[in-house]
Amino acid sequence: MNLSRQVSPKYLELAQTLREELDIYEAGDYLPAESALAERFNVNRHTLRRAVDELIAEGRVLRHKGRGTCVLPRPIIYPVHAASAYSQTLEHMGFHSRAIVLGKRKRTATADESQALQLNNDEPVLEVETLRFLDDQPISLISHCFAERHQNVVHGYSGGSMRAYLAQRGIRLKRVSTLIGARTPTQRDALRLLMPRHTPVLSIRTLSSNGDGASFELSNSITRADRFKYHVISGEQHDD
Amino acid sequence: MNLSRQVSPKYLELAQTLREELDIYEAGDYLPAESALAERFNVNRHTLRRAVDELIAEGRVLRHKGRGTCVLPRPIIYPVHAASAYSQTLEHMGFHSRAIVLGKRKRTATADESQALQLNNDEPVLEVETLRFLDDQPISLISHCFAERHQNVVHGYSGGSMRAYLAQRGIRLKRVSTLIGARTPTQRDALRLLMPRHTPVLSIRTLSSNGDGASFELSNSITRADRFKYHVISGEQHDD
DNA sequence: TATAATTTGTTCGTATGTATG
DNA sequence: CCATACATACGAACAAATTAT
Repeated sequence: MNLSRQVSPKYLELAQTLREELDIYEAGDYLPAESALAERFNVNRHTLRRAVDELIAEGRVLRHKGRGTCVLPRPIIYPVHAASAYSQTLEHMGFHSRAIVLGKRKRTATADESQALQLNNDEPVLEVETLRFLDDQPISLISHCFAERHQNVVHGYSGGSMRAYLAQRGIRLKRVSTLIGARTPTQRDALRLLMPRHTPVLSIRTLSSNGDGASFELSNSITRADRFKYHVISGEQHDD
Repeated sequence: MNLSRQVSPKYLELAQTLREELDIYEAGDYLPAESALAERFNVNRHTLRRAVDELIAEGRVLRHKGRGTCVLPRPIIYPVHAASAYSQTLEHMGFHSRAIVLGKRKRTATADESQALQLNNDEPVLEVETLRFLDDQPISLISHCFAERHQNVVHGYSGGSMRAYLAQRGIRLKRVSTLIGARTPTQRDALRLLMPRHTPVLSIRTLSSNGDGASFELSNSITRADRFKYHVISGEQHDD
């Protein structure tokens, strides 16, 4: 039968309808329950969910088991100037930035870490994981790694700018190399950053030395790519 | 019941099993039909599909209606050194690099382009679009933009390194700023790069000047993030 | 604090549509 | 035209997390 001769599948039509209705909601609002929406649009709950899957892939809404599906704020791009301190630049632009420590732990180093940080044989690393917020929205997840022998320097850190904290202790970090890539977040990352799994993150690995040239910190961070762009002012030659 | 007490849902366990089995196949091979796999693993076809959805999201396989699900080539990460010329670095690493011109056209400039390239009033831009291959795999899509008044300089370009071509004509490009982000490709991008739509691309916007300080070229490129990482050696201070 | 109700998450079953070869 | 294989859609049930009672 199928007299209506729909050109596109029902779930896509429904997704478009929902997309337009998102204007009605404020960021943080919750959509009506799936069962309610499915009933309203006379479709099966699977079909409704398939439509909402589209909005999730677009980064417009987020589902929470047992709670509901909430509407995300419209993305804003924050350009980050690589040349100056992260927090500092953003504060200057009028954004409220803060960082909290998710955890600290000592663990055995990977081969990569051991090489980059010039570790002694089997020397463990101290890993400090922080979550950075911008305007109270989680924006990046950072893992700072140090050789165990420097643990006393990092011991008292409890949030804010890591660079500023170290500077107060006489350690002036200087970037040695930066590796920039992109990927989709793991489930764990996505949960921490309150973001959909389908939206890419920028992954940045930075090796920094203490002024004297010895490697000091290896940081691996991921940052929501729908909110951030990384800006490198001037710099070396390269093609395209 | 559920005596096995699975910690993670069945579709995720199944996805992991399939992920490990991908080694058996060659790139381009087709998986057994969904119905066959579902039967083999004793799950419903929906559950099998949900598992394959994971592999699709990871860019490992691609579904074709009526044909089957094919295995994509394994990604290789090529680090790109920002400090030296793109093609040159890669050749040196033993990769075969080439670029072809997809098209050239004159068009009106956007406000962003007009400002960045310091264009005269209503001056059009000349846009050269190239596709870059690495080991004969399409890897990045680049749009080079120049002010119309420089069209004679670019006129004869027909592939290869743009930077080298301009250098032969006495123009030594120097990077002014680089803006790095990530996103998912558009349908058109994905087609050109022969990649799945779910895998992120690095998007890089570079403004370069002719040695004398005047802006000369604005390039916007996208590059498969599952194949590439962008490497910046040394550079300025910054946090995180 | 404990329990029930609500809401999303997973899995099964079944049927039919649509593109490919 | 036919068989195969993926795409869409409906229905039912239960699990798991959260919130309300």
